[in-house]
Amino acid sequence: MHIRKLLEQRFQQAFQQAGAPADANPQLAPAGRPEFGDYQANGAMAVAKSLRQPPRALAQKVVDALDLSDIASKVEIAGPGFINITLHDTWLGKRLDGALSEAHLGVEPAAQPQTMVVDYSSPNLAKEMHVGHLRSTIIGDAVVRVLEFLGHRVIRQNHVGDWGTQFGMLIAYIEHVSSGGAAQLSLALEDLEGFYRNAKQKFDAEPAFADTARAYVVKLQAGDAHCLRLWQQFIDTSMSHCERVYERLGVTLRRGDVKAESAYNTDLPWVIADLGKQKLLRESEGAQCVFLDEFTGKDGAPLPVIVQKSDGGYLYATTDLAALRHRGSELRADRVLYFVDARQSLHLKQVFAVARLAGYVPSTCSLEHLAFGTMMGEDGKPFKTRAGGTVKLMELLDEAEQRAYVVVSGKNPELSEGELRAIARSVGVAAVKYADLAKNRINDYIFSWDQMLALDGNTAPYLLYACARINSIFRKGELSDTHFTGHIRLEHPAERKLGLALLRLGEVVEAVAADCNPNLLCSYLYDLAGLFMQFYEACPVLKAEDATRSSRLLLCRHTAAVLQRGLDLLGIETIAQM
RNA sequence: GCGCCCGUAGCUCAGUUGGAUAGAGCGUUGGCCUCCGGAGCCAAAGGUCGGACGUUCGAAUCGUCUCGGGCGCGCCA
Repeated sequence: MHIRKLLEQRFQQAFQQAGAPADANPQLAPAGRPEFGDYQANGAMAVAKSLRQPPRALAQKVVDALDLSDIASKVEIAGPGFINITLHDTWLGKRLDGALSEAHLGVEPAAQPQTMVVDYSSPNLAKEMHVGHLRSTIIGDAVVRVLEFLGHRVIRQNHVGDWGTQFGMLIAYIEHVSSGGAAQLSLALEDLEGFYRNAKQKFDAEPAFADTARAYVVKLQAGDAHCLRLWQQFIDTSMSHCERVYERLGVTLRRGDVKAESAYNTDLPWVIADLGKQKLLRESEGAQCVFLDEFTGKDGAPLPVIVQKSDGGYLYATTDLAALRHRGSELRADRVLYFVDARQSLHLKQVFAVARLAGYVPSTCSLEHLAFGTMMGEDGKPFKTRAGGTVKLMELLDEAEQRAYVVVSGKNPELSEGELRAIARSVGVAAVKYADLAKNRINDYIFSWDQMLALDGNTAPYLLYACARINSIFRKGELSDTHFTGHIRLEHPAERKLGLALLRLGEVVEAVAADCNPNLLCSYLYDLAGLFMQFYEACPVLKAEDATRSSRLLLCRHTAAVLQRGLDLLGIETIAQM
């Protein structure tokens, strides 16, 4: 159990003995200032109010009832009724010894593991992956890793777009190119983006081709074998491209996590029929709609959720409903998380509302849209290439590696070319991912090479450097595992601060799991790296003697482990040197 | 017109869900090398938290209004 939870339990008991209701929240938090100790309980003021008692008097009763003698060296009341707790140095040392001996670094699995369905990445397979897919992919993957680390059952759902109207056009174009032979086709498919562009061009220029394309959409949806075969060929090529991107990004999505739009194809008529049976449908201008009172449009009239077009075709709302039913009723999710652009928030609200109304998800199932803002260039406008096109992820990563190479080789020219290349590969990807993860999801995000590759501040290079620096201590000391013995003793203030921070990993990871905000973990790791630098500055490690030396070595080792684990949870790999 | 999101140091961003004197990095200024990686550490300066009113012991955080910016709003996804 992490420290805050432990204190919470002790305080809850004490609050009850002091006359507070059973559900009173002691409001435990890390201390806001060093002079307030290590943790503070802020709940006395609120509870005193509901009990109509003077807050300081209640705080005193709580402290009287509280028994922290085994873990705290000081408990005092301050200000209007804050209760400040200072923990025993020796107790902290023992906690650290214990945490260090575990693979999970003292983080306990969730008491009640849940089933989490996580919808992220979900690119459209008609084109190459581009920057628009980056945030969902990176943030979603980090949250997935955190949830799994806490022992939850995570079901990834890569809801790729493989079934829109563009696919008729692409199939027709495949057929056109194949007339030049199989080799011609595989060559053409190597450049997916170019393939799409050429198909579109032909579509716009040649009415006959456009007619064929439109006819193929219908044939495809009717299950025509020829069209399906061509379609499958295209999908396979495009999926392989996505997998190369995932591989390079270090994203955990695999082929088995794909649950494409087309997978719900046969459910769509059922959804319409079922909504009809439940009297939720109303026809409007020829389309089948669900009207919800809580959503109104331009003239104040209820806004429809169109689930079937007047021509009988289905829309993405229909597919999303089918997906929600699958996730809620078949996968039995406790939480369904959508890492989707903020611009889709109305759409998702509507779909969630319809799904609940129709009973497609249990009422206990939490549906969450984890929205994120748009990626902007440094000019504050949507991030584009110089020519104004969308930035492909592969090209973005190429540039990241090149720029990382320049930075790393400039700072550490004695490394070999091979080492530099390998380091640049890691640093480049890490910089791109970390810059995204470190920011609050909901704001638009300004993409800046200089900032993400900076060696100072809350960046991947700074954290990777901190890891490398710790490693170099071990290298320099020529230490093997047998050297890491003894116990951690927190004597110097810098050691104490570092040790206390190391014990907070569990609190932070739980907060990330609750809010799906990986930036909390980034801030924590950055703070931790800063505390380590301060410790390292103030406390000689290799030059220290006996028990102090082994204690400090253990602190270094634990810091390295927490940094490495934390970065791993963010989907970022660490490197031995840089 | 209606709805959602955002306004925090010159710039880029935090702020643990209502807690004590609002924090980092960059940039600016000034310190620290008998140093285990100085890619570091310490310190200074920089703020009416867009504005107003309200809720209460207490507001960057909650409510109402207002100004500014972004996005969305019937058969694309």
